[in-house]
Amino acid sequence: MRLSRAGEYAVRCMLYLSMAGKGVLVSRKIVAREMEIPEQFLGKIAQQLARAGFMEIVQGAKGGFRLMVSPENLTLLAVIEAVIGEIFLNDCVLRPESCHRSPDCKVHRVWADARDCFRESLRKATFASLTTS
Amino acid sequence: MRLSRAGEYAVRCMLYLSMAGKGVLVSRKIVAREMEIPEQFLGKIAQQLARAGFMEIVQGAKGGFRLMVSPENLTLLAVIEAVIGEIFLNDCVLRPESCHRSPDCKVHRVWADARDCFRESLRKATFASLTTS
DNA sequence: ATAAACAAGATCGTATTTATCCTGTTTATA
DNA sequence: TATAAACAGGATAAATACGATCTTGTTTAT
Repeated sequence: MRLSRAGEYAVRCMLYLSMAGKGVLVSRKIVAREMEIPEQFLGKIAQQLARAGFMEIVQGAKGGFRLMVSPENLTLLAVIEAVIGEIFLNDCVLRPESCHRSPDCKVHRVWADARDCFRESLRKATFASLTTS
Repeated sequence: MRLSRAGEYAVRCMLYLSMAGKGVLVSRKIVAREMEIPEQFLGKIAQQLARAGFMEIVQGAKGGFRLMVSPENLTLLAVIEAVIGEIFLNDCVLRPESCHRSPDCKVHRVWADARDCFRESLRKATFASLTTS
């Protein structure tokens, strides 16, 4: 069980934009080359990141990506979940009503706690903290 | 990102055996029916659980499964990882040498911490605690 | 007007997951 | 000891997800 490639790429992309700085326009080609991300695939991922409001995509010649939030306010959790969906669920946690085995299944609770703990760790990590040496 | 069906089934199977009690023989057919697990698929999963030492598989007529450990000593983490492998890795954590982006990538650390936190939660949950009302 | 650059849907190959089939082996018991 | 119940384990297949690319179209600087 592991993070998908798309999640990795999303993090790399936002790391690059964070290092460039908020509001700074960087071409997709540059991000793709520097971060070793297939450019077309990056296009797809960027669309999700833009929809989430983390970056803006500028079309046309001299277009590219632009970070729309402060790296201080951007978390690893937000970026990853924007791309791969809410993290680490099982059917029970996702749709408790789908678990008809028990009205209040103890496994649900453990699983939810573990997930919350995981997400909290990722929520604490801002891109500002990830990019400062 | 979610727990695989196989992981769910493994947990259900061990829950059933835990409720039956350590050393008590239960037929595969019964476990499959009661826990709503495809029987042949359960066979595969059981082999992994047996290899991990959590249960014994008894062949022949009147065969079945038998819990080999005390529910107090059996954790959700152990059961799940026996079936789906170590939880929640990305390439970096799995093979740090594969991340040539940075000699000591900060993302690694966050990710590893989050994973440890998650696994710790599952490690604290024993099947004894899951099956007592 | 042109070319650079991104958008977005379609497609494609591969890997993984889930599940089943089939043949064989084990074992209780009649 | 013959038989049937029950599990083993390899092969296979269907479904899904994933990673990546292709193609056509639109936007925009110059």
